[in-house]
Amino acid sequence: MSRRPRRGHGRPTLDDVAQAAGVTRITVSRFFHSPDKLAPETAARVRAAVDEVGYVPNAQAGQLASGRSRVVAALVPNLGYSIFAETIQGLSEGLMDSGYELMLMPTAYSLEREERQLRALLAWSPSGLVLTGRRHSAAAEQLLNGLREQGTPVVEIWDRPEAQDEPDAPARIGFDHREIGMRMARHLLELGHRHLGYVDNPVAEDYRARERRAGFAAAAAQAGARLDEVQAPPGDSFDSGRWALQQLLARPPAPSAVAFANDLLAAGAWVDLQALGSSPSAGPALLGFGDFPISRQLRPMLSTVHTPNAEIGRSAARSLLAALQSGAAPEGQALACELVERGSTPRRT
Amino acid sequence: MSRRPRRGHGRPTLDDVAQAAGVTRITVSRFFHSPDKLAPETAARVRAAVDEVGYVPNAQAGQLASGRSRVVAALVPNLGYSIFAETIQGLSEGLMDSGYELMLMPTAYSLEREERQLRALLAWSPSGLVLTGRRHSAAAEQLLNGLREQGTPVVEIWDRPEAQDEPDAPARIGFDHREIGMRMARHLLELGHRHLGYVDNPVAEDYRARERRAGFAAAAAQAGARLDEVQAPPGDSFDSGRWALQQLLARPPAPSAVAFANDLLAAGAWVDLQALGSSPSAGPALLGFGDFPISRQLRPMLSTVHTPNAEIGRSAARSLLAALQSGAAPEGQALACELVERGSTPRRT
DNA sequence: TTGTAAGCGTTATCAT
DNA sequence: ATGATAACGCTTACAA
Repeated sequence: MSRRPRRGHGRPTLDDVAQAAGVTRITVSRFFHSPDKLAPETAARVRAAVDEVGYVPNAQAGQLASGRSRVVAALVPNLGYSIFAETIQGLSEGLMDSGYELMLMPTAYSLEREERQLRALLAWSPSGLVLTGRRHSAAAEQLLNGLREQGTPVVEIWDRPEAQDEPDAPARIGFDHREIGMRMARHLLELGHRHLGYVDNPVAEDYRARERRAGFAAAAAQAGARLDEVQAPPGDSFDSGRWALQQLLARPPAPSAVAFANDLLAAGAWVDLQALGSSPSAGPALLGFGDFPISRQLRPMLSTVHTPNAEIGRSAARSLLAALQSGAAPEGQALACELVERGSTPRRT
Repeated sequence: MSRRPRRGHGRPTLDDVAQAAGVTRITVSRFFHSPDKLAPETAARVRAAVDEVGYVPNAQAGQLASGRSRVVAALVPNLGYSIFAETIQGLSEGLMDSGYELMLMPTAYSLEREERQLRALLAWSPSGLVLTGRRHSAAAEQLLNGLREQGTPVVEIWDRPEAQDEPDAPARIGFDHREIGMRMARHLLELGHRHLGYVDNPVAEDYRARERRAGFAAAAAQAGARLDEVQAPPGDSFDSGRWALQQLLARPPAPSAVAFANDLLAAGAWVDLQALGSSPSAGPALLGFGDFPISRQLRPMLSTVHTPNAEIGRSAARSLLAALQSGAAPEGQALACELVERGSTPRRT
């Protein structure tokens, strides 16, 4: 009985179920989307028929007909970086069982790459969008505006919430990197340091790292403190951090406290210092950023800034789902970072 | 001019482009999928029309018509775990610009959760599938067999390649965890240890960790060595590792070398040992698994097994894309792990 | 090289 | 509470 037509998956369709249940297509469709509109007895017959024929919905057909894609797309620089990995884990947990699926695209910190991914994404008509950071290429901005105008919720993560002076900004979930940079500097200043160092990360496109550095420098200048800055070279982060600290210490007078763009850089430097026999109270104080797991394992432990990695993702999921349900624009959220005082920044006496 | 019909996105369609170019739909479609079938002059007109109307393809419509989804789905236990994060990063790099998009679903090490995700996935008719590990629920196995029978390439990662005695197994990319466990034990035995310890991880569902442990135990037994085993408690890995090592050392005679299910557990224990003033040559030797970045930063550095995290993802992408192109079944691949001898397993004299 | 006709499997709209 | 009909935007098969 070659019932198979020449095209199609060969999978059972709504019509197959309908036939088995003695109803029509649309009733079966309602069984899935608004079951309460069916007579209980009809629902039971449909349920049985679904199991009998082994029906599996066709997402593409449903999406084409409804115009809703049930895809949430997330663009992040690099999934291998623990902070983003944890954010994505949080995001996917938040999306789980919501009926939305997560489509993931890495951008490698490149605005151009992000724009290309975004273009590819448009074909999917994503229901919602998660981007990293508030800066995009001009063309990408246009695409995003287009999406938002037609009602697609867009959330930017890992950046500061929208300010008064940017009323049309998308919802943002994260924190102000410049401010965190200032807090880092002020913390070291409060500990009595008057000559600071800053080790920036090597990724030129990571403007958020640059903002932390700028905030750090601004707070140092404000306090009249001296500041030496180094850009860490590309390559293994630990080695880069080590190298950068050596640079700072090589030309006296050396800073008495050094902050780093991330914990990996700081950890490399810290391990090196310890190995060279530097005592925490005599050598330079070190302050990291990100609170990577390693930082609690070094001895003394590394002082750092704790960032809400997973919470950013969960919050983005919540915001998106709420917007999707209400039809309103998604809401941003300021998430707090915590300066974690540990052994690498001892209080000077 | 209310040209808008009552349904639809309002986005330009192939017909809009066709009208602007003075051709028909199908010619525009061909412009995208087999441009060489167009007369150069026609192609130019179509190109101009595409830009003019700002055409963006509708992925759902194309997929419905063609029956091909251009979605590759990946199911992994947890994206926040660095090994899987790196694998997914590798996978998405490998898929980039291939025309396939990555859909990601976490399973939380639960076969039941995996099965549910798989069911949800079926609605999408994924072009290809990446699963973690070779064990699935019985129902999931059925679903997978169904997919494979209808030609969907399925690749299992992080597990040993298919053996002779499992001719129908899907392609696998990874390594044999039992064998690695044996190698770990043998390495310690070769260093002269006759009393070994093993600290297993607390995730009951992580059968691969269990296989490493079993391999370790088998090799120890084979050599007639004594073996003490502990299951680390849930919670912070470092603390768990610490606690587990203390258990092993608490009841003399204590093992002279201890292997761990992962580097985090080992690192916690190692840091503790160092802090207590144990000298590497006197205290127990420690061997981790996974070669996490932290392991190179501890002093002395932690000996461990290096796993090809990102390469597993890249290889999976290659295998899938090749299968998708050729129509043949995807190929598995054995990837090597390397036992990295470092300071935490000194050679006994 | 280009076009015509016929779906793909679902949901929206309007009836009953 | 259920159904008939018409999209949704694209690709396949077959013609010309």
